Amino acid sequence: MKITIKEIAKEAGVSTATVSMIVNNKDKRISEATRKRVLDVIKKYNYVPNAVAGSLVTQKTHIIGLILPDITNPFFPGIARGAEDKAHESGYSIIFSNSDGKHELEEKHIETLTKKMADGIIIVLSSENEHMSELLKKCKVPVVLIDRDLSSVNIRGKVLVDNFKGSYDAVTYLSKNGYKKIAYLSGPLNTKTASERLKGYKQALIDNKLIYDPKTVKCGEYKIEWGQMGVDSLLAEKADFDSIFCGNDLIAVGAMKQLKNHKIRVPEDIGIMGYDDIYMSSYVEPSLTTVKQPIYQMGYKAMELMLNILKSSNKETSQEIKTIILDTEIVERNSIKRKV
Amino acid sequence: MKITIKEIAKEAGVSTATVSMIVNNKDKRISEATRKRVLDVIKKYNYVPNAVAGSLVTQKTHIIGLILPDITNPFFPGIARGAEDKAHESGYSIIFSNSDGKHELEEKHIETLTKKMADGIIIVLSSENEHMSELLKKCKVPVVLIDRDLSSVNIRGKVLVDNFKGSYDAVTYLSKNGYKKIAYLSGPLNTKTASERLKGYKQALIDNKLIYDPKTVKCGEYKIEWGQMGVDSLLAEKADFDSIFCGNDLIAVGAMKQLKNHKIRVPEDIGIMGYDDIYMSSYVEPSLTTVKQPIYQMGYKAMELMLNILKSSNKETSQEIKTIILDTEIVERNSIKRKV
DNA sequence: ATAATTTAGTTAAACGTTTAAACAAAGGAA
DNA sequence: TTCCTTTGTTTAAACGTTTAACTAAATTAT
Repeated sequence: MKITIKEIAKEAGVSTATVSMIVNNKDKRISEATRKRVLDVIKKYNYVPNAVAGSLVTQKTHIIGLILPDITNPFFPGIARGAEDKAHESGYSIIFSNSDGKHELEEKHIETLTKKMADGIIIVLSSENEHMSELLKKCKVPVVLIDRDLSSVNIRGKVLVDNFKGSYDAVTYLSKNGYKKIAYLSGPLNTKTASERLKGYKQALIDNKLIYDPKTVKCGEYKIEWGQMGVDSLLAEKADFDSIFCGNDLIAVGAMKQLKNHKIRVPEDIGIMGYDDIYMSSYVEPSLTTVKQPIYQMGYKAMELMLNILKSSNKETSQEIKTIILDTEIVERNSIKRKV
Repeated sequence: MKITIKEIAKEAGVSTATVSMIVNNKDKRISEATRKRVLDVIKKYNYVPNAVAGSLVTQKTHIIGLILPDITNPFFPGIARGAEDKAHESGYSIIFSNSDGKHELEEKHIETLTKKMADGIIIVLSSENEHMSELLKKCKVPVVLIDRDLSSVNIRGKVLVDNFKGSYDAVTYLSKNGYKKIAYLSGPLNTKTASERLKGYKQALIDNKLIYDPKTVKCGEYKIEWGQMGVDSLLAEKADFDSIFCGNDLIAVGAMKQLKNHKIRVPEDIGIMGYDDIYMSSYVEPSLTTVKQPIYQMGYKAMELMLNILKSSNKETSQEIKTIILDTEIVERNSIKRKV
């Protein structure tokens, strides 16, 4: 039989209130003697308080929902780890789920989290649209967004990366290294990340006095397969380019693989630049020059933000949206070679 | 203000019991008329039942704890995904946490899960030892183990892979391809996976009439860095080998990288074989020939097992340990080349 | 000596469900 | 008509905590 606070109280000859206060360190007014006595009984019976009963009265579960598109995509484990580390530091747990970028799944997960009374939800949105903003309106708890932007009620915090700048820097870097004809394999343009990166790409072309050739920019998905297809379509259309800037590292890996299939050498014939700096980017051949995103930090900061919001929302203060913008950084490896 | 079952009941002019039965589809005896009336009110107020209140009475949370060493290690996301997919199918949620292979963390997470009344715990143990078995004794809910074996009370299920056979097959495959001097870079031998793989390696050497040279087998960690160090130490000791079988893909990737640093070609000079078939193994150069573990399946099956145990434990039946052994499979890529 | 304050607790309601047991009304059998 | 079933619904206890409000005893102040 499971042992409850009542048994402990009876055995120690005190009320349940006393036990509760001792367990929760709200025992300013409890004498050392009874404190010790109760603690001994607790140890003796190996009593572990039932958090769900507690949650029912405090209306707090110390659970944060984390919704990601797909933990299997190398970009996300770092975020999950960052979030979990911070959560754990503060005595919170994470319920995590994969949305596959589908609205129905996002909706289902949000509903589940609401039922289970999660204290807050951190979500990496799949894309921005009406549906989503509609959906988030329904959900009663604070929401923090990571990576993909969106404005809606209930969103209390955001952790973003300056995608325009990251992309702008990358293209400038390519230009500085002597590349003149920079193709661009974009991610899906219905995501803000991709559209911002495209803007950065275009602006950098202008500022570096390079020409913008629409034939060399293609939009697809954030996947290896798209990198391969993108190269094929660039080649098929006989587009003129000396380098490819890729919407993310996965695309870059796919592009390099396909270039190799076509016996085109990287970086000798074509330079390749990625975005993200996922784990494998150091280990592909050639190793990938890329725009590093602070992936771990994104998760960590998002959780930190969430916990701060939760703390201050007791005082029912500011309803403003707290936004954290993190910086990118170019990491130089071997898929780019300075041209004379 | 949050809307509860009481408000719904009052508004619909019925008792809470009636609402509860309708919400949970236990409404065999409810007339269509009231059923519809209640459902309408529920929709009108957008009522979502509070699962933690429910959990308190049913003693079921529909939450399963998932403890992994590190979600950031490319081996684990697949497991997490498999487990989450199955859980979601059946209306369960996952609380996940990283142990970093440390007992104290495993212990803390188990305690948290106990407090939060998780219905069961799925865990990928870091290593086998007394501590662990001691720890699992304490925990009140069913435990399912993935990948790393251990015997203890409370363990109600296991999903394992035949490491001996996988390793045996790999070495045999190398032998069939003409390799005679197969070095082995092992993972940590305090894990059952590594010790089983070592046994398989040795047995395969015997059965293929190859010599076992202790100088060519080294034990380290399941990490890229160890692959690099391992190669260095092999080289430093002037060990005689024509191929390296690696304890996992990470080690193999590190080994290839270091071989390249030493201007030794793979597969021309040295053949490399890995274990796991993680995501990146197809994309390193050369792509890695490896022993594929059914990673996704391991997570999926473990959750399936867990849910079955939970179902049948109502009937308080069999206390036997259900064990599922999954099979490995060699996937041929380019880090091995048939020698004439 | 009496009143005021502090200390060390206790009491009991509340959190939002589920569910076994009870019950009233209606229909059918005798 | 009386009794038995069936149908549809209600009653009320239970789940295991937390916490505001209260109290009794001890101490301090006047």
